[in-house]
Amino acid sequence: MTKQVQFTNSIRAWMDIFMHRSMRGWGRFAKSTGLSMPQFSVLMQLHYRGACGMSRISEGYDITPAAASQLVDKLVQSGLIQRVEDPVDRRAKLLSLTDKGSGLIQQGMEERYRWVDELEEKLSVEERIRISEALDIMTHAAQELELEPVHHPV
Amino acid sequence: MTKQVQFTNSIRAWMDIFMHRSMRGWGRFAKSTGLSMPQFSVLMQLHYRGACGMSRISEGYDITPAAASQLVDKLVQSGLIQRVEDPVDRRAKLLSLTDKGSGLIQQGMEERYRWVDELEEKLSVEERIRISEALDIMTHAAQELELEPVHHPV
DNA sequence: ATATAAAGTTAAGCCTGCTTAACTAAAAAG
DNA sequence: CTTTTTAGTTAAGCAGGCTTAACTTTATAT
Repeated sequence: MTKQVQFTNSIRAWMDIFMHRSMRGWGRFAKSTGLSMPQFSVLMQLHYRGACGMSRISEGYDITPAAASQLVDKLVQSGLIQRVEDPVDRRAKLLSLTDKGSGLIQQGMEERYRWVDELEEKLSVEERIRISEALDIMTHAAQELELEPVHHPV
Repeated sequence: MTKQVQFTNSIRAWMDIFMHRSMRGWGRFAKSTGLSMPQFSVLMQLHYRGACGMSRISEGYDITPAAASQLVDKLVQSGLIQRVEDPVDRRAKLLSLTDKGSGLIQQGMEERYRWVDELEEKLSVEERIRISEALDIMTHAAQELELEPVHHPV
């Protein structure tokens, strides 16, 4: 097995396990909060990409502005999102997480982290160090990739 | 910074980036196939956990048997799932992916892999080897964890 | 053999998300 | 200054997911 193939295999095996775990985890968490997946996803987007206008929500999830408006409206009424007028462009709105919304996402994160904490317990000190270093490299590379122009919009 | 904390930081940073990417990716992919998230999730469960009965679907997503039945029904009609009588217990049904359903999930996987392929290009050969080894350790640990009795059902 | 439990299905009804269409208000273009 | 474009909202209507309730069929218990 070439090194090339080995890398590919290793990362795909890890992705498979990890994606499945985290998807299920988030799904269950969203359900436990009483939010629908679309609602929850909007909170996630605001958490990761920061405050934005309605248009970015509708683009982000490929839904009409009308749908985005209605979706956001419920989250505003639930006190999870703030919707204020953009002082620069008064047509636009600025959407951001409230403390409550932010806390909710954070709580979801903690539950997701719990799994890898258990995982960590299965590892020796040396293994932890090696993994830590490896992941830092990947994270760094991923951040670089994030900044580049997107060739394959996924 | 202690090694303990360093590991935790490294893995959380990686999780953050990776979870967000893959969640968005799967969401968009599901949408592109015309399937709803619940429908898509059922396919995912069958892919990862293998064939099962209706009851496991309803337990897995914490929905009523009625809901599961209706959900599965649409997937059967779309030709993505096979629903046959369980020969051992004729009350039960055996659900499994058809080739079409299996191929659809596979296609989604490929798209998810594409991102890490780009990531790989940013790495040196030595980095790839180190990462490959580290991920193998994690995958192995995760598989062990999977087999143990679940303490924190997530 | 009869009673009970378990696995699924079907139907009615509710809620949500989404779309289209018609609209308001503000910014940009001419 | 008028026209057009952009950002977002509101309302009507459809489709999907979910629940409860009533039901069928098969397995298990007594």
